[in-house]
Amino acid sequence: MPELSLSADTPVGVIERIEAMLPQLSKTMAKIGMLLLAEPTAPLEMSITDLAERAGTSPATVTRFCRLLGYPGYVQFRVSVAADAARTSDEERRADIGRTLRPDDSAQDVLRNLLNAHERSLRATAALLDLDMCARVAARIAGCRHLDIYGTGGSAAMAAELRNRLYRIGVNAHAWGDVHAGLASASIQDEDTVAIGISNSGLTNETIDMLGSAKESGAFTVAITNRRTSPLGQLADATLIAAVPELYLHPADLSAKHSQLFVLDLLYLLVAQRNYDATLERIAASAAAVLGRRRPDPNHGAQPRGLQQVPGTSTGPAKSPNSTRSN
Amino acid sequence: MPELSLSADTPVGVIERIEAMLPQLSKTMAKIGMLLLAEPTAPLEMSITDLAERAGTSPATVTRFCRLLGYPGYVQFRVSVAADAARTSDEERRADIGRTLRPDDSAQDVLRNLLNAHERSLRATAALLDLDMCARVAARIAGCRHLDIYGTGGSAAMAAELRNRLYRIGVNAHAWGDVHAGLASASIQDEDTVAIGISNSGLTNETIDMLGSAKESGAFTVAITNRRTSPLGQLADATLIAAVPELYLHPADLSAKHSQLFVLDLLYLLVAQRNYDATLERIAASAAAVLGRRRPDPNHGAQPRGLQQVPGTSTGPAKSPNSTRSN
DNA sequence: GAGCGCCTGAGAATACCTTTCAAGGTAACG
DNA sequence: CGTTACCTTGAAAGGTATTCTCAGGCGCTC
Repeated sequence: MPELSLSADTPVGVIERIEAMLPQLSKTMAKIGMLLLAEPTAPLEMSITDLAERAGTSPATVTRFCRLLGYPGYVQFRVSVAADAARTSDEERRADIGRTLRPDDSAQDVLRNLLNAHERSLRATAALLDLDMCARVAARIAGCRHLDIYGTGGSAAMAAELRNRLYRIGVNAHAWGDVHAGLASASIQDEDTVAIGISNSGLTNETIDMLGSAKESGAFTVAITNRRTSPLGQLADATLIAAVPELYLHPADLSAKHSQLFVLDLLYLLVAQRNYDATLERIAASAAAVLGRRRPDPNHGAQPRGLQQVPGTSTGPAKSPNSTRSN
Repeated sequence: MPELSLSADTPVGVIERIEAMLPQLSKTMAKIGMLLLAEPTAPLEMSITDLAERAGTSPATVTRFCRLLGYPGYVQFRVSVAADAARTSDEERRADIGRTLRPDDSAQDVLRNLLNAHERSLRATAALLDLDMCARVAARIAGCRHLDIYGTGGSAAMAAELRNRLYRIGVNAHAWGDVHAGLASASIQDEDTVAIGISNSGLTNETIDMLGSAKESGAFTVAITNRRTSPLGQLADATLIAAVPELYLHPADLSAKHSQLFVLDLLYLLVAQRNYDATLERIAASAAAVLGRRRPDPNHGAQPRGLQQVPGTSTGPAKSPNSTRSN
């Protein structure tokens, strides 16, 4: 069984970890988490006792909380918080996270919140990913004779996307969005198969069934889901978490797609890396094949992708080559 | 806010302070200072007792040392050291952005670069988006009688995704990934139709044809592409740019998907916003419909098993201050 | 050489953090 | 519907870390 809480040294901050874990936390733990999200620097000024009191809980629980996040104890947690605070000191961090769409938001508001939410969910996903596990999964994919990918509904597109990518670099992959076809495939797999089930909630019956069937056939099973504790996650031999800090965007799970895609990206790269040269060749070949279906590029060596002409984005920044203001 | 004897909280780092004070220090104090100059991160891993021993002195003196530097005590000193370390190591880290995948990259490297690349491309997309145009497109979508969405290859999934979302909130949308079916649909549209063509390169013949046909039929045409100057972008009445600023990751245009998705997100939200209450109802309804296909959630308010046990730190209950392996 | 003052370390005192343990609650099971 | 098993939590014990106190040491001055 893989390690269950966070690995200690991911390239992202404490806040992201908390966000990533929040959905999985118990009520009391969540209280601590919320407090820290509201006041990320609290641990720097307060002792564990103060913090516990502030969160309406006990020091013992705070210690456990730190452990969950992957730190040996409160002291190390505090150090990490300090490091984080230094990095992001005066950022817009506390802008208005966790807001839902409101009818009177301006387009700019919507855009800003959306960007914020996505960035955070990507970071959370990165924070929560078990890299060792990813590497192991990639190794198995690279070495397997066949790869089955299951996903229905919205996740069907994800499954297909992963299939497309991996197939292009030489993995014998199939994606199944239909239960019947998927079950048929799952039932004829063996130990040389890797099976991946994609479901955001991890509760989708169809996907669970397909992955379960593949497991019965002896395949090495991988779940890509939002929650390790979901049925799908429990079922699989390896679970990769695409974290969606649920509270962000009310209307729909927009971030879920991004997080899932992110995990797929990583998986793809890790597999590609294992056979680097061959991969480059294959990609070049398949790109060439698609070229025939394309118009010739009108401005070939010219300036890159129309970056220069900035549209009438109200505040015409002109001037600045990258108007990526950090607001 | 503890204002203390010496330089209270100057913007300079701990190291600088020590260097500045070194000449004025007594022999024992200097020993501590030297040690810290040699190993600036020592306080993060060691207790005050360890540090004192290491410097050949006593804890009491280390406390005095911290006071001399302007901190209330060792704990605050440690926090400051952590912040310092984060700042400096962060600068080193920024070095290799925009890198391509290399065969000898560790999984962590890959993850970090991937995260970096995606964040940048999302920001770039957000910065380059013409918000007025988005709002106008959203208005037309909200008011149209029919919406056709075209995309082939990898963009077919995007088209379907957008269709799914908008359909759920009451837009009469169709997605076409097949040229023939798509052309058939495009040819029977009229002025009350909005047509969206999705193609990253903007060079895909099929998509250009479909969108062109829709335009001939009188539809309001929208292009979602990487480049305004591409044939698809030139053709459309409105062009929304999903920016992929650089070729971060050689093997494939991973970022493109994220950027496109981001534009779709925004479009969706803007449309949803135009009919806020009805949208919420519809979403609730369609979510409920899917619920029937799901397992009941295994752990509703409770805490998943196994989370409590601490990971690889293994049996070592506390004690070991650095299970935080640095690599 | 005696007195004075500053610096230092040992140990006491305190604050802090972690662990243990038992109670309370919830889900699974008969 | 009761029972069991398990999970989570807080209280309190236990141990560690940090700070405080105080006496001794060293150098300086007179």
